[in-house]
Amino acid sequence: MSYIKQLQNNHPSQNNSIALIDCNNFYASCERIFNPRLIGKPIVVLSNNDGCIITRSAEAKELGIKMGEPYFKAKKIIDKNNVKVFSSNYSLYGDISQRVMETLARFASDVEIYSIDEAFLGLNGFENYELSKYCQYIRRTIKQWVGIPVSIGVSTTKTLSKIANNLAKKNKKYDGVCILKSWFDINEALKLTSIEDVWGIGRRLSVFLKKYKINTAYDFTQLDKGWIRKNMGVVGEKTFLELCGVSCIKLELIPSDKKSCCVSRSFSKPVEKIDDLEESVSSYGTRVAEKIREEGLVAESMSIFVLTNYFNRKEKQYSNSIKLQLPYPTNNSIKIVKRALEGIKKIYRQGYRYKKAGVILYGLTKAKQTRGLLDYDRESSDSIMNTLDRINERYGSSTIRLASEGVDKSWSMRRESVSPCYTTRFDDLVEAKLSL
DNA sequence: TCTGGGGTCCTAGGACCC
DNA sequence: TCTGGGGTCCTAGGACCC
Repeated sequence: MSYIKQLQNNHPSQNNSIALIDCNNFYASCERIFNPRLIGKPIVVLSNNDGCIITRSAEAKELGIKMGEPYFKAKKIIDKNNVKVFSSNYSLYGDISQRVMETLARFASDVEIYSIDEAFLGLNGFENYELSKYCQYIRRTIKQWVGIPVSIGVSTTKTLSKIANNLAKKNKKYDGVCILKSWFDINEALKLTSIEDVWGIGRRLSVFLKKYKINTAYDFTQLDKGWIRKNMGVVGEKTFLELCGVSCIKLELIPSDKKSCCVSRSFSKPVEKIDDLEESVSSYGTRVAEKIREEGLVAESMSIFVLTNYFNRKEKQYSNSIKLQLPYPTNNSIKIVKRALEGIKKIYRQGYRYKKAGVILYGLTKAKQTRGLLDYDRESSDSIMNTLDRINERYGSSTIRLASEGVDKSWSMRRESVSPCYTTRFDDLVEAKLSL
């Protein structure tokens, strides 16, 4: 008898209810709030550097535009069908996300913000009928208050509520809310779900599983637990148990502190000179230090990396990274950039066309908890950084910056079709109104 | 011409120790 | 001739997520 059958026999009913709320085509929906004429029209949103398509409205999906497709490859369909294109505007999306999450928090005490457009809610204590009505109420409220359409999937484990959510999105009959609580409904849903659509089964594992004729989530639940453990490790085993209704991944109600923090960008055009790489690494180092200061963290060590364009097979390739220890845990931009510049000199090789560089900080800890003997200048460092941050917040980022960041930044990323920051920048809003 | 960015967790294997 | 073995810790790289 398969493991799932045993479980189903032993536990005929389960009361745990986890809801996954997922914003539909989130970035595209954000753009539509401020541009309602685009409702019903095809939209795509591009990744940084206007490289790939990372969000498509339903209409754009229907045109056959693929997720993750390079913009230049899809340009033909886009132009022909008059698809509206946006560069990504993360300050706008982040702000809308916050409004969605604040609204959600009114509906449950247990909320885990999982990503910019998803949250898990603990919804125990509802009868199924009431649960469905409650979820519809959540949907209506988010639409009314924030203007974002969402889908809701509810089941007994996180992995199953992901599956419920997918069904709610795909199948109109659910009207945006799919609840999977009975074993019958769960099994039917598992049969309808391709193995590659299971949360935790990525590209490589789905190819591996398909070799064994495991094509659906249901097929996967019929496997032997020991075989999964042996071939797919503890992660595979957790996914298996979750699909069988055994909750292994708990709600994380308190967001944990970051362990690493990275800033990296592709260049708008290939970079060859070390001067330009130094400028970029200075900018990324500054930005990443700013980011950890916002969260009250300090870093123990860091690494920097560079790479050439691996899509371009004709050119010779080079990639390298170097790990650098900081003298003591710090979030001081000047110290971090100084280290980064030492690193770039070591890994730079002449004669390559570089595509991307980045700075990563590791060993992050709360600034308050780390105070060593060596950082005798902590007070003055903190007060300089604090002043810097306040000026840049007030007068715009990079108002005060390190000389090593450069001035014209010819390498900096492309962002040709960006919408105004309607909710976070006053001058953008004025500009948007004038252009109407 | 043009192919994103930022995270987490797990694991295999090397270094080191007794 | 014959060259231990087991435990722990660390790290780089891989796989996954959105």
